[in-house]
Amino acid sequence: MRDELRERGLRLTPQRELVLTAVRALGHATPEDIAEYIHRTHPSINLSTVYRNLETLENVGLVLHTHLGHGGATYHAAEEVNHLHLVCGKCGSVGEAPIETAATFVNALADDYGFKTDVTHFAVYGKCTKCSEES
Amino acid sequence: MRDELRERGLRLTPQRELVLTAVRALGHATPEDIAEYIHRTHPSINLSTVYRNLETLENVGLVLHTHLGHGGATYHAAEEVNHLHLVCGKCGSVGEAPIETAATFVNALADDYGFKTDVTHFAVYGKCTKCSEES
DNA sequence: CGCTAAACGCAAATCACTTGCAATTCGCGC
DNA sequence: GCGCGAATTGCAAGTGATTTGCGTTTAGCG
Ligand SMILES: [Mn+2]
Ligand SMILES: [Mn+2]
Ligand SMILES: [Zn+2]
Ligand SMILES: [Zn+2]
Repeated sequence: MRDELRERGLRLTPQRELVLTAVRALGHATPEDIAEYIHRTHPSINLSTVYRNLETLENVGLVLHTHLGHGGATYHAAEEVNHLHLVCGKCGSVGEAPIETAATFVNALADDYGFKTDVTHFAVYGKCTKCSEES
Repeated sequence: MRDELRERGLRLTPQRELVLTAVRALGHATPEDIAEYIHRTHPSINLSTVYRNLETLENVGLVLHTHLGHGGATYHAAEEVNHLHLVCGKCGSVGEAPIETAATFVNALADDYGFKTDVTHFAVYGKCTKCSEES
């Protein structure tokens, strides 16, 4: 981490480290979630510092964000984004599936449109098993 | 339209009709786009009325929204959502592809997870041909 | 025509970030 | 270790998008 940062003239501050730790601990976390988590041990960290560090860490490639719902983004540690998100529009549950599930789809888009798909950035939206049975 | 609404005790107001017309005319439109479009002929319609009617029309099933970028939603006429959106994260361009491109993917999720995918709600995110060549 | 509930316009409020700025602190150089 | 300048922080104010409260208007059924 230190090296990733120094290369670009960036510093490793305690706050920055805390944000990365929180992202790694939480998975699928909103900036607010992350701030709250850090506040438990370090109440003085500011929400704007969380936002700024998420941006920096994302530029450096240590974290990245995905969109799971209608609203804001959630953050992941970069190593850990190795699955699709299956979001149920009815109950809000977030399931996971291996990225390979999308392999033929991704290849089709690459072959037919030259489009290089990142299947993790947006969730896969739909209805989960439970909610399909009910209605 | 009138019938779809009456069934639920809803009214067909001029504003409501204008919103639907605008959505049909524009495709991929933000609430702001829609308000602006209507303002050209009916300057007095309020932005909050546009928001409220988009919600109502979506409940009734006449329009629906999709997420094309990091931010807010864009609205479509329901009949017209018969394609995938290919959003380039670099240049922001929005391409289209037939839904069938995702058929095997959708089937795999249904078979393996009982998950019923709506491939149009979120865009497909990635890098377009042009932007792949450059970098 | 009248009534009443639904819908409207308007202004204020909320939400999710973002930004300006003065004070602090990291990290390289001595 | 010490000093310095640039990067970073905390705080407060500012945005932009969407929502809500409320008094007024109006669609639609008698
Ligand atoms: Mn949505
Ligand atoms: Mn995004
Ligand atoms: Zn569900
Ligand atoms: Zn592009």
